[in-house]
Amino acid sequence: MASSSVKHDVFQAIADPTRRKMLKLLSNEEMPVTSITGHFPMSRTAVSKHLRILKEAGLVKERKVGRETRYKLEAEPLYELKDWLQFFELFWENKLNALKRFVESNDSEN
Amino acid sequence: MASSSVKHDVFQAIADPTRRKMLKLLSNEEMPVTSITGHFPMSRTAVSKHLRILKEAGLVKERKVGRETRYKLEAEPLYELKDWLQFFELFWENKLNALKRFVESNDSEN
DNA sequence: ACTATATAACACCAATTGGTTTCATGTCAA
DNA sequence: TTGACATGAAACCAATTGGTGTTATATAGT
Repeated sequence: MASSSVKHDVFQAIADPTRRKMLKLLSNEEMPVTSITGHFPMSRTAVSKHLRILKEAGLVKERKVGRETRYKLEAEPLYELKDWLQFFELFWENKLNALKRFVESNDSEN
Repeated sequence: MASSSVKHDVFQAIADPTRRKMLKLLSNEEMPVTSITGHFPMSRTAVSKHLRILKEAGLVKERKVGRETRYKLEAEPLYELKDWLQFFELFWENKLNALKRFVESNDSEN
């Protein structure tokens, strides 16, 4: 259910450096939009839109607390990226380990 | 020297599903542009532009053979992605292994 | 009740993206 | 050397992206 009917996928979501920085920021602690904005040279509205894209990709969870909405990292969708990468490990290391890791896991499209 | 002065970075390059498919295709064998085009529902020129973006990210190598240019996967830049991902492994598995893997490698920005 | 705060939603804009067709160049084969 | 093939380069276009400012709504504090 993690990757169904998402407008933005994980690959797209992490393509932007601002969003990658946000993910690291939100890995430490849950934060409201205004606090997040303090870490970036852009308007709160822009930050909010980045957060929406991350949310669509399932990479952040939001929680309403009073008048603020707090965001937090949800790392699980990154698993898709890890799976994708695993295929290519074969090509930068010839170690038997990589081959073993690959054949004992299931492959995918793309 | 791998990641200096690139117009398109790895994260951007793999954001597009067509380019991800190309990388898998070119992992098996070196292929000229026309052959590659056969695998995609778009013009040869469009394929060529995707290949240029992959080349800028260092993800493919080209080799001129006669009148054709053959492309092949160059997986090494994907290492950056792996490094980036490694940080987040901490958050989807609490195993000591992940922590160990993290602390014994160097972290980076973004 | 009033005022300030937190956020989302909306309308707008310039730049980039992903595609197209056309043109130019280089190479192979006859 | 003439013609076909392989590719890159250029000009163009619609849609998306990443940003802005403004407006609307809900909640908190007094």
